[in-house]
Amino acid sequence: MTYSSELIKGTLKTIVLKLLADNKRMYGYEITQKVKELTLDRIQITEGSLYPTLHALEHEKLVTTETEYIGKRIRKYYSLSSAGKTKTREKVSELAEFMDTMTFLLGIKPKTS
Amino acid sequence: MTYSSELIKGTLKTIVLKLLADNKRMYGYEITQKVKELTLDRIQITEGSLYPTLHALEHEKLVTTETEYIGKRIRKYYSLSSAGKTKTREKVSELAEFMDTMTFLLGIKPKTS
DNA sequence: GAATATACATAGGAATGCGATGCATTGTAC
DNA sequence: GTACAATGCATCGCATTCCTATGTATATTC
Repeated sequence: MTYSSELIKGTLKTIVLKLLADNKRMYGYEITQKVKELTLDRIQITEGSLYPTLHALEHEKLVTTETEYIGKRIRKYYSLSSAGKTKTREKVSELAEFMDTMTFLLGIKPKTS
Repeated sequence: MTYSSELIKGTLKTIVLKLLADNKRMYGYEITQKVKELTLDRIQITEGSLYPTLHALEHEKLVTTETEYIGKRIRKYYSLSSAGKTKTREKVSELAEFMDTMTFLLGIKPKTS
């Protein structure tokens, strides 16, 4: 089972930032696998959405990159910048609050209890 | 404070369906106000996004409509169809599971505790 | 009688993730 | 030893989805 992709919208950047916060540095393919693993295949981040996101984060100077060669194969590592760490905290707490509101709205766990 | 609109993406239809499930029948403007009220202004559903959504639900036969006149002003009520009720349960539980997964992923409340 | 709230609706655009595709290297199975 | 799967980078065009802006009209309040 995989979540319908519309739900991922708006959360992808936050997911990537959070993973980088927890793992110091990661490369693209590693991120896709880590998300699959952590969510037991429920969330699949495709490369077509991940790489544009990583490039956007780089452009916003929220991550820095270093390129390494593993044998002849290139590997591009992404790490949070100082601004990226701050942004991560903001995004994570915003998402947490949003989910709290949604939980209440959907009556999954009423606030008034 | 209002949530950045990207977060709403993918959840709007579910919110509308759930409100209709809880209130039997509602009209557009009423829905926007109810969401504002329930979320303490944190989620603002604009008419530009709501009406296309309602029309889409109607087209999918998940809701039925009845038009009434309040004085000379028209009012269009929306109610869940039988298929709509089923769909609502599906969408709500899918969103609940998704949020559970996200909560774990963001380390807000680890599953393993 | 002016402003605000109620109530419907659409058109155009921005954002964002997805599917498809492409290239190259490395490991594995037969 | 060679075919296939996995690893690893990346881009393009599409589809979806929501928002802003706009438009129309009535009801209410001051």
